[in-house]
Amino acid sequence: MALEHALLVALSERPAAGLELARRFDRSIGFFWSATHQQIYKVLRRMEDDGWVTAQTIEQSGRPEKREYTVTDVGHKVLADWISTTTPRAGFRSEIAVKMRAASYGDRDALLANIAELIADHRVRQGHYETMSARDYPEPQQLAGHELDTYLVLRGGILQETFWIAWLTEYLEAHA
Amino acid sequence: MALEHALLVALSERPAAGLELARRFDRSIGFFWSATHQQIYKVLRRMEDDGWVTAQTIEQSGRPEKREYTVTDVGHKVLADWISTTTPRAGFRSEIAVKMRAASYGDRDALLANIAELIADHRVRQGHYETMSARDYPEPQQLAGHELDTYLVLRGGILQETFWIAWLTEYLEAHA
DNA sequence: CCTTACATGTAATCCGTTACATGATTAG
DNA sequence: CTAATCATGTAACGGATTACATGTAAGG
Repeated sequence: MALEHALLVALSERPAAGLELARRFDRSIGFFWSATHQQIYKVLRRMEDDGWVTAQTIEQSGRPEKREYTVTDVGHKVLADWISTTTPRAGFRSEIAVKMRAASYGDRDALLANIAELIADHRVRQGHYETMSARDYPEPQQLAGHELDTYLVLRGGILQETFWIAWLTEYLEAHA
Repeated sequence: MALEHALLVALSERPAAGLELARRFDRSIGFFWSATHQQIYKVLRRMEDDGWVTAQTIEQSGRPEKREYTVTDVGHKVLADWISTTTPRAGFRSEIAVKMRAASYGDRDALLANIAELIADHRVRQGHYETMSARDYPEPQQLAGHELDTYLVLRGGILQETFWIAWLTEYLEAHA
């Protein structure tokens, strides 16, 4: 029950149509709350029915029409209320953790190869985040308000990748 | 599509009935793959239908009967095959990250209070893991095989909590 | 007497993924 | 000529949560 709210955040930052939101999700918020376009369309319709957003149909030359969504006063209130409700600690789910524990019941070398790949993946992703951070927030100390928030969320991505690299590396080295 | 496999791991370690599995999940594997008893019962039935496990009804004096499940040869093969398939990088989903980004559209102080609570939560949980680690694995260097695996998964829990504490604290301090 | 623990389940609902569909335009 | 891009969607399915149901026995 939070894709709605993630969409309200994205649309508060800037009104957009479904596909554009899907693309934006792939680049920023989606790092922490992924969603496919199908799901986004479905949820946007429901949000419109509930009066959280309004849609404006925009004609485009040589392209299909798009429906651009804007957050209503109701939507802004829903978002503000949601921010004030307490979020409980998130449950952590990891398939690779289950496999780590299961390694003695299967091919450990295959698992170690899988883990080595994952480490490489996480390094790439961490590099990606760091590039974004250096490019978009060269002077973090100067930031405030919404910009400071987006920066700190990106920092979370970097720290999260650091965690993965550390843990997976520890597993690899213990079995080296 | 992995609760089945988590159950195969748990049942490979030791045969058990549904409720006992639910309890075990709350204490060990469940830290990384949570499940309610309802769901566990449903999945166990399906696994039995598929021949991955067999059930033995056990009468108990003064208590309801229980169905104890054991992994079959087929089940062991399914588990081994699954371990050899590659697991992709897990998508990270965080409601609090969405709220961090949304803070300027609502009551930031309420969010900061929420985050302070979360930090306390994560500290408690980290302490819990560390106690388990010190108690069950006093000499990690000596470990091998399945025990080493369970230790390293627990280490993952500790590192994960470290990540949360670091990130949330960074957010708090940036807004202090 | 009331509550908790034991033990297994059904039903409703929700959230999300995957596959498929349409139809026009632009790039190679 | 083919593939990709823009833009919006439907349909089917599966995983998971929440609420509810049953019945016995021990503990306070």
